[in-house]
Amino acid sequence: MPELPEVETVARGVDARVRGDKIAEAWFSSYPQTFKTSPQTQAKGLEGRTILEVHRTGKHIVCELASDAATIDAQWIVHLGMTGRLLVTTPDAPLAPHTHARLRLESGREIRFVDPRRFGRLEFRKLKKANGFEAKGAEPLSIDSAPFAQLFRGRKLAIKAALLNQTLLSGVGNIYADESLFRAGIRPRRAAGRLSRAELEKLRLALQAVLLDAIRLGGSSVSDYVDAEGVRGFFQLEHRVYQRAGEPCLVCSTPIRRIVVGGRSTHYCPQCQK
DNA sequence: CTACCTCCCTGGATGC
DNA sequence: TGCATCCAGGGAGGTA
Repeated sequence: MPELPEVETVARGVDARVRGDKIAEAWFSSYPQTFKTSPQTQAKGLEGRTILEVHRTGKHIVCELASDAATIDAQWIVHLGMTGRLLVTTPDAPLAPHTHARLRLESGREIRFVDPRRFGRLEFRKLKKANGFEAKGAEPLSIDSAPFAQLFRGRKLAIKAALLNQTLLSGVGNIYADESLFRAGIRPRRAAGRLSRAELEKLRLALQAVLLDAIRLGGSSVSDYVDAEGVRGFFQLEHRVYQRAGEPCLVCSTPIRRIVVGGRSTHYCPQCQK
């Protein structure tokens, strides 16, 4: 399940392979739930445009596009959802099942969007009066101490649920919420607004550290996540609580507990997290 | 506005 | 072995 580190890894990989390349032809499957803009509109907008840059915002991959000059006039926004993959391949590479988009590039490469569960979203956005894509929440990697604390002030919901709320922070998903709460020693069910300033700062630093560690290792390959080349990440080997229910805590050997918070499976150490 | 609920999807795991 | 059922989970959209 792609979260910030996985999306960052994919965006970097795609950027390195297609930056400056021109989209010769775009093909889309006919599953409407995959698309915010219609397949026809997307294909028409993409064809003939050059990819100036690919980067990550929250959990979204943003491709900056230009018609002719080096001026961005459109964006292709990709959200990987649960099982989405954005791959750069050769045109003759075998077509994976559930391939929903193929962008043939002038260099001969091809960008492919594959998404079995179809929770992913693709959007084409022309930048005229419309602004460029902006995440709804704050960027976890760069948010400072005071604004981070402000996000949770007065909130009664569980800190785990607050971390997952994309309108507060953009990019944190189930894995890194659990892992950062473990590193910060905070129980996932604590009311967000009841955490002390010191605890919130510990959480912010833990979150940023765990995200950077994960980016360094190419993300976590649970489910079927792979990077732009189809290579798996390695951060799943570093998970201390996520999907380790019943296994001993790596710090104190207490069995890791699994509960449900905000409708999501949640893992924590009852001894280390208060 | 906040907090919570349901739904969308498929494939891997589980149950009989 | 085979078939049916369960369930994960990000985010949109709806409701109290």
